[in-house]
This record gives sequence, structure tokens and C-alpha cells, in this order.
Amino acid sequence: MGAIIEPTEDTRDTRERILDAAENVFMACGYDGASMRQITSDAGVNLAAGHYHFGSKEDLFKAVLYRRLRILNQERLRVLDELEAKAGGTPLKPSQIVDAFFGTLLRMAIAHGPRGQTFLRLIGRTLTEPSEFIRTVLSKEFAPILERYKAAMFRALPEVPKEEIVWRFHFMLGATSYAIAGVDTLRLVTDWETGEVEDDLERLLPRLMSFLLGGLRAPLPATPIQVPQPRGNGRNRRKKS
Amino acid sequence: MGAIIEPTEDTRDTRERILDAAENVFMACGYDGASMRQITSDAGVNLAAGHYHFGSKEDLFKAVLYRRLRILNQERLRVLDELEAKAGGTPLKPSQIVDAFFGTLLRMAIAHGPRGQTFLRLIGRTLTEPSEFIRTVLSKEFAPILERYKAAMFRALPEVPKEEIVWRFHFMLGATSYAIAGVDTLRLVTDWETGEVEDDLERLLPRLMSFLLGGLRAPLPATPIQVPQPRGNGRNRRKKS
DNA sequence: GTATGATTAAAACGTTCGTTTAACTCGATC
DNA sequence: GATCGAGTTAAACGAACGTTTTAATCATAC
Repeated sequence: MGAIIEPTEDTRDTRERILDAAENVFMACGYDGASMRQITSDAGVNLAAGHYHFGSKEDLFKAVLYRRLRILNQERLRVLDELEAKAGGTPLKPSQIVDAFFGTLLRMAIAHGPRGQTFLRLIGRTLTEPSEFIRTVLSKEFAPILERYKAAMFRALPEVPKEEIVWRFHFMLGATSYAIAGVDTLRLVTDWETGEVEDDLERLLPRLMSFLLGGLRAPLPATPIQVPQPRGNGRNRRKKS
Repeated sequence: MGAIIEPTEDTRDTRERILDAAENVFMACGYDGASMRQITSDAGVNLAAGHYHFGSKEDLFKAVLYRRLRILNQERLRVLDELEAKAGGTPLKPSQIVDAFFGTLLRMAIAHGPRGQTFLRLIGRTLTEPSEFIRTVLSKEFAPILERYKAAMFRALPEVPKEEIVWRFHFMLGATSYAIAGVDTLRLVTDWETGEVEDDLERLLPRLMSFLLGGLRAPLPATPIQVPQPRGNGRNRRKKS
């Protein structure tokens, strides 16, 4: 403190102001529903400033995604690296991998406060938008991460067919994205007895983790045509009831 | 057959042609991304026909949702009624309830062919669109169904806190919606070894059901601050590892 | 002070959107 | 065969959109 001016709403960089406003509007309205006019208006800057700093609406959307996604996925890689280093050559436990991927996501969102949660919901929405350029963005940013985590999961569950693991990872992604993105939707549908969203986000982590691990460890479905399995297929297949 | 003309693309009702085209476009582009011009053009009808038959874009979207959602949810109620009638007064098994809700969804989608799958993905997308009028539509259509299923679930799992059940139902909804809506998104991200979508939809059901039930039955998370429970609070609270 | 490069501001461009209007077609009804 | 109403068509409306242009502003270096 002293001579340095605090980054208040009025002194923050125009670029960041636009990014923050865009994050909000894109989350609330979706990519197509958001307009540059509303974004720049919310940010308190001129309409042309958006194009001056980011070029186009598409590039602004990319910038919004990249800003936090890059940090998140770097952290995801770092945590996985650290776990694997500690484990030496032995495979990780599935719970460790799940926590490294989904736990990191939620912990970072919590750490970033309301903005983190906004971004969380934006991601949840974005993953269901099949627009061409959005898929390209997601593909480029997620592909290396998912490859690493897939590999770790294959090593952790050698007796489970890879196809099943991939599907279950997909299910876990869905449960997580949706749990965050759709909170208000379903809150409106049914008057369930959940508290405030802010409180919930911290309680959500253990809840979600339990669910994800339960699903991941569930007995494999009785496949009508079983993919030829080399060996050792009969383990960890019992459920409790 | 004979004098009756088959409902081909050219003889079907204008209304239905518009509904089908709208279903496709809304699924592919989202509500905001879709335009009346593209919908009516795909349907091979005049632009004004859309407004003549449905009034507005909003009402067209509602009509698209209602057309199948009504049937789906009626069937969901019917199945649940039938199960509870068979069970007499005893609570249902959780697996029965999950299958009645999510299994009915997937089976109906399979039964309706490609159109069923399109609708499935449309629903998956729609549930993450927090637009005001969409939430109203979903609320009105889903509220009674969810109340019935929630009640059945509470009866089936009397020892589990209701809050946890609701959350896990939420997670299950997410895993399901996303598993369908996001298939292509993630197929692009990672080159996982899944076959064709059409084949997958039938294999998806047992896979998804295993995952959902595994998550539903997972040990409850170790809650740091337990909500005051009237009685019988000490059971099934252990995590397994 | 003046020149310079980066940023902001206001205004307009062309396009596309949802929606409406008005004319038109056509089969059924009397 | 004139009437009428439901359905269809072409054309246009005003608004909102992304984007561009042009001028004004500002700090900084000479």
C-alpha cells in the first residue's frame, strides 16, 4: 500500500474489465445470446474498445476461456506430475486421479471467489455448445490434459476395459459440469433444501467426489457381447447391496 | 397401405415439418443461435408459416420441447405408478427408480430413432441454458415429475439424508444429460475408441445405469458440519478408504 | 511545445434478426 | 359461382447485431 493504487473497479485495466464483464455475460446468456454492446456496457468502456483489444467477439470469447483455463490445466498437470513422482513407478489410486482432475477444478473455483464460480458455470455451459470454433478451442486446450489423465486412469485400473474407463470419465465430467452449471435451473424446478450457493460450493466437493468415485468403481455392466479381455477380469466387481 | 398416402417429407403437415426442422436447428445451434429463417428454410416452408402456426420463436421452442417431453414424462409417471402398484406398500429399490427415470428416457430415445436422439441432445443442451423463459418451461414440465421421484427415492433410502439424495439425483441428471449432449464435443477432444453413435446409444444404457447406481450408492461423504438430524444419524457414514 | 504512438470515443456501415402486413391461393359451403 | 376462412407467399419493417471508420484524447519522448 502507499503510492500504489488498488485495482478498484475504475482503475483496473480496460482489458481486464472487458474480460470480467464478458465472463459474466457469456455465462448468463451463452455465446450467441451475449452481445458486445452489453459486455462493453457492463464493463463501463466504449463499444469499440472490445474490438480494439480483442479483435472480434470470437477472439474475446477465446480470451475469456483461455485466461483461466490455462492456469487450471497447468495446475492439473502439475498435481498429476507430483502424484506420479511421489508414487514412483506404481500406479496411482483412482481416487487420487479423480481428485487431481475434478478436485483441482473445484478448489480453484473456490479459491477465486465469485469470479471462480462464474467461470465454472461458463465452462459447464460451453462444453455443451457444439459450435464449430468453440469445439476447436476446447479441443486444443483439453486434448493434452485428457490424454495424460486417461493414461493415468488406464494404469490405475488395468483390469477395466479402456472403453469403459473413457465412458466413465465422460460421465464424471458430465456430473461435474452440470452440477455447477445447472444449479439454478434445478433449484427453480424443485424446491430442494440446499442452502446458499457459496456455502454449497465448499460442501459440493466431498459430495461430488463421493458420487464420482462411486460411479467410477461401480460394477461393470453385464455386456451382452464382451470385448475379448486378456485376463484378470473378475476383480473389484462386487457392490455392497 | 393403398389409398392412404405415406407421410413422406413432402406430404407431412406443415406444422410437423417445422417442428422437426426446429428440433434439429435448435439442437445444433442452441436457442439464440437458431434463426426462424433457417428453420423454415430447412422445413421447406415460407418464413411466415413459422409465425402463423406458432406465433413466435419462443412459442415454437416451447412446442418443440413439449411435443416429446409431455409423452416422456407421462411415461415416466406411468412406469413409476406401475412399479409402486406392484410393490404394494413396500419401498422400491433405488435401481428401479433410477431405471424408471433415466432408463425410460434412453429407451424412448432409442425407440424414436434418430429423431429421438436429436431430442435427447436438445434436452441436454437446454438444461444448461439459464434463459428466463426456458427455465419457466422446464420448471412447469418437470416439477411434478421430480416431486414424485424425489418422494420415491426418499422412501427407498430412508437412512440417507434427503439433501444428499437430491444432490445425487442432480449429479445423475448431469451425467446423463451431458453424456448425450456432449458426445461429439468430447469425441473431438480425445480420440477415444467408441464406435458409432447409433450403436453406442443402446450400449449406453447399461453403462450409464451402472455408473449412476454406483454413484447413488456410494458411501456418504464425511461431512465436517452435520446438519442436525432428528434421529438415527450415525449410520452409513463411513468412507471406505 | 511539439511530434508520436497507444488508447478511447462517437458515429456510421451493412447485415441479419424476429415479426408483421397485405396480397394471394384454394378447397369447402351455401 | 360467389363467399368465406384457413393456409401460404412475397415483401417489408424496425431493431439489434458485429464490425469499421474517423476523429479526439492522452501520456510520453524529444
